[in-house]
Amino acid sequence: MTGLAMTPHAPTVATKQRILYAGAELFGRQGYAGTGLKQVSAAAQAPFGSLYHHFPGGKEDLGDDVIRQAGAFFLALVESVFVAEPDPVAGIRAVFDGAAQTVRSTGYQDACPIAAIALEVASTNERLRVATADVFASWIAGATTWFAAAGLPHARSRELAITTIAALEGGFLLARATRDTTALELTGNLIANTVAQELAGR
Amino acid sequence: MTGLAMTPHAPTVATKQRILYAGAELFGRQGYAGTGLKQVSAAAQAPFGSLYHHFPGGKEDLGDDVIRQAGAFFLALVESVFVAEPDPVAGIRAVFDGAAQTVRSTGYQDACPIAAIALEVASTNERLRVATADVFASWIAGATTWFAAAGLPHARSRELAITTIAALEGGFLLARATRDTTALELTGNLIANTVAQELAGR
DNA sequence: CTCCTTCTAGATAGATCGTTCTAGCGAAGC
DNA sequence: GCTTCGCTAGAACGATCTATCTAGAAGGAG
Repeated sequence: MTGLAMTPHAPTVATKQRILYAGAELFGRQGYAGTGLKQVSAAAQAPFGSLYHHFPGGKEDLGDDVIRQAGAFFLALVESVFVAEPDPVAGIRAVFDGAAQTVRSTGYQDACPIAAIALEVASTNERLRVATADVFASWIAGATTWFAAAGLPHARSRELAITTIAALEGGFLLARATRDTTALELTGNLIANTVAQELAGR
Repeated sequence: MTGLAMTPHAPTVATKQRILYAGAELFGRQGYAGTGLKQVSAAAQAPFGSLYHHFPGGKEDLGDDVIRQAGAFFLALVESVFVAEPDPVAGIRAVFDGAAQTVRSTGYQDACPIAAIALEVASTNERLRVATADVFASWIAGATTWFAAAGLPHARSRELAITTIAALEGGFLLARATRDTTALELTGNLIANTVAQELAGR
């Protein structure tokens, strides 16, 4: 409270971050219920006690933070791809192709970081369900902004944004289950072509 | 072996079916790891011992059967909607609208019966992953047949089929997480419009 | 130096998990 | 009538789960 130096000793903040990172990876790959806290602390190379120090509410606190942090990270990642590409249609293709590339290069383990959690908690844990809903809302808001900036009407931009996120999630799901990124590439094509058509004035 | 009467006494086959049904409902809503076998037997009103009698391999046997039975049931359900509607575009709309209706009427609990399982087991249980992949392949094959029967080239029919299943899955996922079937309706519109365009000769 | 807060470290507890085991019931077959 | 087989019934076991609890190490403040 006296000024700076809010960190008593160094490895603190790094430990919490390692736990969050390990939790995101494991929850995303194995689901929420399918991942134990012991496994998280081991993967994070953090002592078990540290987990409950940084997340006093236990697994649910960790889950909430993992969902929101992974959601923000993924949004930033897609945003960086999208803003680097001036043409929105090319941007969409780059996002879907990049997603397919990531899925393949991780051995079909990493796709959407919160999809598995979202389906598990939707009917069992209202707090975590709201967290996933908030993340999806932020992604939809981001995509709506991009489409609107490209010249589409706001209402239609929002519809396309929802459709795009749904197509991406569906592509992710089929890709992981079938070990084939064709679905991701096809949905990417469909969204890109649709946006191109609408930008060309129907 | 002597002829008919293969059933020692009556409730046998009904018990196994009740376990399968309860398992499908609970796995679909809470995921595979998030559902205990005690909970399944209780929901099925079946004694715990019966579960291991009918599924000697335990949870994995039950999971495999649940995935395949639920997959076949869902395929038959969609097929019945689709064949009742002569126009393929109207058929697609009917399927997506019916799906949205079901999701809403079950309080956003029941959507795709195997989506939650598929994401959980994709990287953790190869046998169950293959089961989900087989189910998705059967759905894609069914949809390919319908599009081809409507007059589209086979290769393009298959692409559209994969895209349709992905759109349906993505719509299901967003609907459950956000408690809003808008995504399902929008993806349904997109697929229906796309098929209509291609049938009209591009 | 001593106190104090932050974080590390892991043992421990109580509940629940999947699985196995034994016992008993009821109908069909010889 | 007695055996045999299919199925019901639930107790019991070891492992693992989440969560708690106590002890100690490391730096800043007085």
